[in-house]
Amino acid sequence: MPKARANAEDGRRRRPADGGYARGDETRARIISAALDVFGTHGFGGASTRMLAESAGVTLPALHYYFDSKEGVYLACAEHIAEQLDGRFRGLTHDVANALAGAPPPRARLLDMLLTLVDGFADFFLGGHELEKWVMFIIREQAQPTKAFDIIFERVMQRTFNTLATLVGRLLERPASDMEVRIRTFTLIGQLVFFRTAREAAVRLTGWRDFDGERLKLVKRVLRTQIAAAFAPEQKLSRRRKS
Amino acid sequence: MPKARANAEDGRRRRPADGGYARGDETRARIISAALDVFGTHGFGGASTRMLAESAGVTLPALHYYFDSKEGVYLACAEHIAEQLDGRFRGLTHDVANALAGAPPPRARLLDMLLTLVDGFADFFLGGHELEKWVMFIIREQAQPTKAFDIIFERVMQRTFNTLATLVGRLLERPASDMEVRIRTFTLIGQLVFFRTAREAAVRLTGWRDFDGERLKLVKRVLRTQIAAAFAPEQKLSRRRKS
DNA sequence: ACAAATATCTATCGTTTGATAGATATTCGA
DNA sequence: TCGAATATCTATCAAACGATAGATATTTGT
Repeated sequence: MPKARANAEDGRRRRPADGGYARGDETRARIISAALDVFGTHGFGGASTRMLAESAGVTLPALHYYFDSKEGVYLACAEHIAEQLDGRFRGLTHDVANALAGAPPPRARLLDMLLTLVDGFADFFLGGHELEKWVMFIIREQAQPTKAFDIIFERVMQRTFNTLATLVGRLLERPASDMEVRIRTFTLIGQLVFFRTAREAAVRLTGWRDFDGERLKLVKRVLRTQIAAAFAPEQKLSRRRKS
Repeated sequence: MPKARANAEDGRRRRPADGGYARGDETRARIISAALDVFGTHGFGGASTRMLAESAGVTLPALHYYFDSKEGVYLACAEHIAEQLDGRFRGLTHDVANALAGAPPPRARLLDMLLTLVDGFADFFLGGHELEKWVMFIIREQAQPTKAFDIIFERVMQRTFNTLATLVGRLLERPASDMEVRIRTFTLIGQLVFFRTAREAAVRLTGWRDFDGERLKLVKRVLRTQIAAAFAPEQKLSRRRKS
């Protein structure tokens, strides 16, 4: 009479933590993928376990077999998002982080790096379709943060923001901890992310349902123009000319 | 044997559409106020009718007496938000709309109007506390818009955005329908609203739990600087200097 | 003051929810 | 190829859900 390794302390049978079959991994991944979509669209409370199961093409108990509870599925989604974003953002910021660690780059090079970075973020945020539901997943967490937010914040947001803030800080000749630097960094991201957080408003106000090549180019050009202007060294505030 | 006017066609007793007692109005208002908070925090699916009732200090059937259903409460919240935002935004944009309808103002005056407008929006978005839950209510609608979004969009967003876009258009010497104008207007709003849509992220990245006097001033100064720079007439793109 | 109109209450309905038990099917190393 | 390990299924539970019926309390014009 074999003692199932999969038995938890309380005796409930769950997927073993160490490995398992390849088929199980596939099912697990399918559940997360479907759950990201359902949670993103309906929120935690609005999504039922039966919705999640049907959307993933599995039966109800499969969710508990792999994730123990509805909340477990939710947190696994957060882990997935954190993992994916971490990978992509590291790819984008890698060169910048290296350049900032070495000898101080000239100002023009700093601005160039910032513009390139924003360009990359624009491609990622506006170009891809998979991201849509991730953004809503994260945005919903802002009203009442759970463990899911901690996961994503600590693994992705903090480091990515600090890299950006350091770059902005160099352009303003201030430390990344400076409050003006951090506020400016924040508004910079806001310009971009708003197209996703206020998706439906954006769709109705522009008439664009998605960002194809030319449209994405226009958005990027606008961002480039505005950021270049905001960080132009000659820039002086309140220089006004009557009439 | 009096025939209750409050009887609906199906015989269910509901609050009469035409008037009622003052006490009822008060209760109705209290329910909406509480519901805005609960829906904003937990979303439509995450909020239960019992949560709504307890939070408003009424019993469960009161919700159906006043609003017929959970969805009815939700839509009444949307009406309330639309009404409030409409009032405030009209106040802010009134002078601008008038000035744009008359003789073309000089460029410096246009920029001044834009900066004043953004200043007003900043006060409203970051200053007041009541707005927090409204923003989340609206943001949640972006994932899967319901009638609630139609109400708020048609009554507030469309007109407010068009006023802003017209102003931005004048500064760029283009019509409000121009796509670059609309994109720039959108990023402009995004800078500001992001502090609310990504509230928890903002809190953790700045350490600020709210925006008191000095903090609000800093945000406003940053916005003013960036917007003034973005619309400076001498602004030229991609003027780069090697090293 | 009293009756019609309005408002609020207690108690309960049928359904959906998250979760579990226990049987059955599949996988894969020995 | 056999059998332990892993995966999936059907059937069901108790609790919470949105909603309603019907009794009771409050308000207001006369």
